[in-house]
Amino acid sequence: MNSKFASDKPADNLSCHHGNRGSCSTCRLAELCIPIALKIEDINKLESIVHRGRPIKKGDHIYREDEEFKSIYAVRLGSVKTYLMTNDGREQVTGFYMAGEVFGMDGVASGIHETSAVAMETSAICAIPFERLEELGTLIPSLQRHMFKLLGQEITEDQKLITLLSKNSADERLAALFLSLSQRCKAIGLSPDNIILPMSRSDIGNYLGLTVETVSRVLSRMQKKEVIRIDNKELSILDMDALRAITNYSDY
Amino acid sequence: MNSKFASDKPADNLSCHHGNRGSCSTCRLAELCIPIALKIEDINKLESIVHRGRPIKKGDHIYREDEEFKSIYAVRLGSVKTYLMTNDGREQVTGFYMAGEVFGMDGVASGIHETSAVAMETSAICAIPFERLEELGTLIPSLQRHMFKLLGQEITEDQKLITLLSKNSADERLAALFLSLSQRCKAIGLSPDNIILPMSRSDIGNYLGLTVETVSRVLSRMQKKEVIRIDNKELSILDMDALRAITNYSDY
DNA sequence: CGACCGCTTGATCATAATCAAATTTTGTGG
DNA sequence: CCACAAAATTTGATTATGATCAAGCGGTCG
Repeated sequence: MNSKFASDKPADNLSCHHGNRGSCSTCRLAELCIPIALKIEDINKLESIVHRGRPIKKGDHIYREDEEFKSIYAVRLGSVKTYLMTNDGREQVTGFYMAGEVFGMDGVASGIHETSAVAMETSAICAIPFERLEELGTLIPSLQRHMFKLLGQEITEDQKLITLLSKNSADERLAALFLSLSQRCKAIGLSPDNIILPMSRSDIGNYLGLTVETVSRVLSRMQKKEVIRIDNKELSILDMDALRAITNYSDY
Repeated sequence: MNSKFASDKPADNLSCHHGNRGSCSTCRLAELCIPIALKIEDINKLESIVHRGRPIKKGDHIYREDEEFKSIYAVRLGSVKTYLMTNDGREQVTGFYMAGEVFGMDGVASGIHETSAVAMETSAICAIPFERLEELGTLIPSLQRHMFKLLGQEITEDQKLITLLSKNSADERLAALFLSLSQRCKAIGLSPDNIILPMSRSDIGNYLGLTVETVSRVLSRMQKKEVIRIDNKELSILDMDALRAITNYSDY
C-alpha cells in the first residue's frame, strides 16, 4: 500500500538535505501542495528554497511547540499529526496530515510554533523556509495568493472541526473523520474505501474530543451494523452511503 | 439592499459620511488592525483602498454564506458574530469580533464565504477589498507579512476553541470566554471587569457547544459563588482570579 | 519470556441535553 | 407611551450520552 507513495526520484535524493532541481516539478503530489499555483520558471525559484528532508521515523518530531517558527512543511510521504499541550499537561491533537498536505502554519501569527508535529509512520517531509516564501510571495503574486489559500484552508478545516465538536455525537464525529480520510486518500490516488489508519485510537479520540473507550465502542457498533470493517489499523468502508447518512451528509 | 454597504458604491465612497481620508492613520484601533505593520506612506496606500462603511444596525449582515468573497473587514465600532449553517439547518457560531478586530478571512481558500457575518449591535465596519490587498501585499512586504499574521491568528484562535470544546467542561468554557472578552475589552481601553455582552445566551451556548439552559445554569452558579455578577447583558467580573482558576489558567 | 502498550468490553456514574413551564425582556403597533 | 405579542432567559425534572473505573486480551519489543 505504501509503495504507492514511492518517490519519483531514487533514494539518493531522499538523503539530500538541500533543494533538488526537478523535485517539485516532477512531484506527483504537486497539485495538492504549493506548486500548482506557479508557472514553470516560478517553480524553479520555489525549488531553490525547498528542503527535501530524508525519511524520518515514526515518532520523530518535525518541530515542537514553542520552537521558533521557520518553515512550513509538506508531507511527501507518510503522515503526520500535530498536537499541543494544554496547561494541565494533556495533549490535544489538532490535525492529521497525509501525503500532499501542508502543515505547520500555526506559528505564522506569533513566530513560535503553537503545536508540535510528529510523524505517525515513516515519512518524508519537505521544508519550505517561510521567510524565503514571503520574499518569493512579493515577487510571484500567484504564490502569495496560494499561501493565503493554504492558510485559509486551514481556517476552513478548523471551523468544520469546531462545528463537529460542537454539534455532533460520537458516531457522527467518527463517521465524518472517516469520510474525510477517505476523500483525502482518493485525492492522492489511494483506495477510498480501504484505508490504513496511521493514527492510534487514542489519537482519534483525542482529535474528536472523545475517550479511547468511546471510539472503540463506536467502531464496534459500526462494524456490527456492517458499515465498516475494522481490523487493527485497517479500515474498510463497506457502506459509504450509510457512513454519509450517519454524518447527516455533512461536508466535513 | 442596505444590509450591505460599501461595495454598492465604488470609489466615491472613500471620502464618505465621515469624510475623513485620514481614517486609518488617525484610527484609535489601528494598532489592533492592519496599519500597525505599515510605514506612513504605506498607510496612505492602504487607505486609498479601504471602504469605511456607514453605521449598520443590529441584525444587519455584512456578508452571507455562499456569497463571493471580495473583502475582509475590520470592526471600527460595535461587534459582529460569524456563523455558518450546518447541513441539517442549525446555526454554528464561529466567532465574535469586537472593535479593532478583523474578520471575513473564511472565504480566502475557496473564494466563497463559508460563514455569514452579522452585527450584534449598531456597528461600523471597514471593508478592505482582498484583491487590492493582495496587490498591495506584493508591493509592501510588511503588509503581506501582516496579512499572513492575521490569517495565522485566526488559525491559532480556532485551535484554542477546538481544544476548549474538546477538553473542557461547561464551566471552564464559559470562564474562558469571559476571560477572553475581558482581555479584548481591556485591549481597546474598555473596563476589563465590566462588560456589556453584545451576544445572546443562545449565541454563547452555540459558540461554546452548549445549550442555552446550560449556559444559564452556569451563569447562575458563578453568580452564586460571587465570581461574577450578571444582569441581563451586563457582566461584572467580581473575582478575576477565581475565573482564571476555573479555566485551569488556560491561555484561551 | 515477560512487561508494557494499545485496544476492547463491561458496569457504573456524571455532565449536560432534553422536555417543560414560569418569568423577564424586547419589539411593535396603536 | 402603553399594551400586547414574541422572544429570550431562567429554573426544575428527567433522561441520555459519553466519561470514568475496572478488567482482560493480544501483540510487540526489549
